[in-house]
Amino acid sequence: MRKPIGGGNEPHNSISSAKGTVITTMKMRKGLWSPEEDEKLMNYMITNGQGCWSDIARNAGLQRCGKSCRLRWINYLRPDLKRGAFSPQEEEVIIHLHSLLGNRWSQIAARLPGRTDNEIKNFWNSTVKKRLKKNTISNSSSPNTSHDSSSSEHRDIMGGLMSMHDSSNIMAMYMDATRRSLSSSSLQTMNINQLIEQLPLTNDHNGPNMPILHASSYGTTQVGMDGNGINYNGCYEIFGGNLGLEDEMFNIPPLDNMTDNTNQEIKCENLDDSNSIIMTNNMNNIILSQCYNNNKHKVQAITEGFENCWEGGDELKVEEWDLEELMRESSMFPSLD
DNA sequence: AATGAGGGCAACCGCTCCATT
DNA sequence: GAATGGAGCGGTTGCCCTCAT
Repeated sequence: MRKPIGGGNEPHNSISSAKGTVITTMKMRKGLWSPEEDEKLMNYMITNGQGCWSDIARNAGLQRCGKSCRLRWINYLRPDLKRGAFSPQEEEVIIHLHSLLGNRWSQIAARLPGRTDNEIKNFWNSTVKKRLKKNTISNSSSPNTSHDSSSSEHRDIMGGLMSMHDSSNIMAMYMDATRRSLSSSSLQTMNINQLIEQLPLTNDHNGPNMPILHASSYGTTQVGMDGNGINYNGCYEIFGGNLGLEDEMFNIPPLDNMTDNTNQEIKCENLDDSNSIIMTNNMNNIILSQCYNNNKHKVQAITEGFENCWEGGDELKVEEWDLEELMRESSMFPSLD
């Protein structure tokens, strides 16, 4: 464990508010979080749930800024975080999503259960880029003619990783989806929102490996395009597993080499309220209760020794995608044919 | 056993976006 | 419409650990 930076007796800061009143505040601590700080924040979140982060920092008795608290919660204290190394499948997902989304780490993280954007970013910058470097060196005899450095980067990485793992699973699915989507004439009207919705989406704030149950997607489980396009039709096939919504029984996709909360079975029950769902994860005893209310849903996670309640529910926002860029991005994948 | 280099990771910084006043 | 504050995101930094020498 790293030593937390800073001592307990911090000097005070005085700041002037907009109205001219002087507010005396404790100087904000920086650096590593101590176990005591973690406990304070955790206890506060358990008791009060998520709210205004600056209020949380203040009310929890932490000499931290709201941003710091938010970061600590999201990247470390959140109960649904998955720890441990990335599985090969996760690597492949990251690489492919990065090829589609670029450095939009939060959007990539939204599709990897229990992973944070920071984690993925670090993973990319350390592990994947390292491989790229290796490949670039080994391929130096055959200069890349591409003028798009990111494209060559992706090709290199993909080549390096695909040789390491069996690439026939998700990559095939993704590439196939991409290719087929692109071949469809309806692509002309397709934006990135639609394309990305074809990819398995998870929610950072759900439990470990929880399938996404956005209000919008739960009611209509059809994903993708009609006719020539992709249509998962209520069954997401992720990592070789499946996610059947129709019978409300979710088989969480197995991930090789994953940590212990894989291969779980989650049971969903409809409550009297048609918009409410209880999800039971039989591995971690996590129950998720989602109550949708005007596009706002409340997620309650109860696990061993932990109970948390917070509000979320904003749809994942994905910006519009430049079609040409998308075409360019997708064309750099090796054909499976 | 000592030490230096490199890697991994946690956290901060600066910026943008959005909602509210 | 401008100002303000909060939230979120991506880039970057710096500390600690591991491993090779």
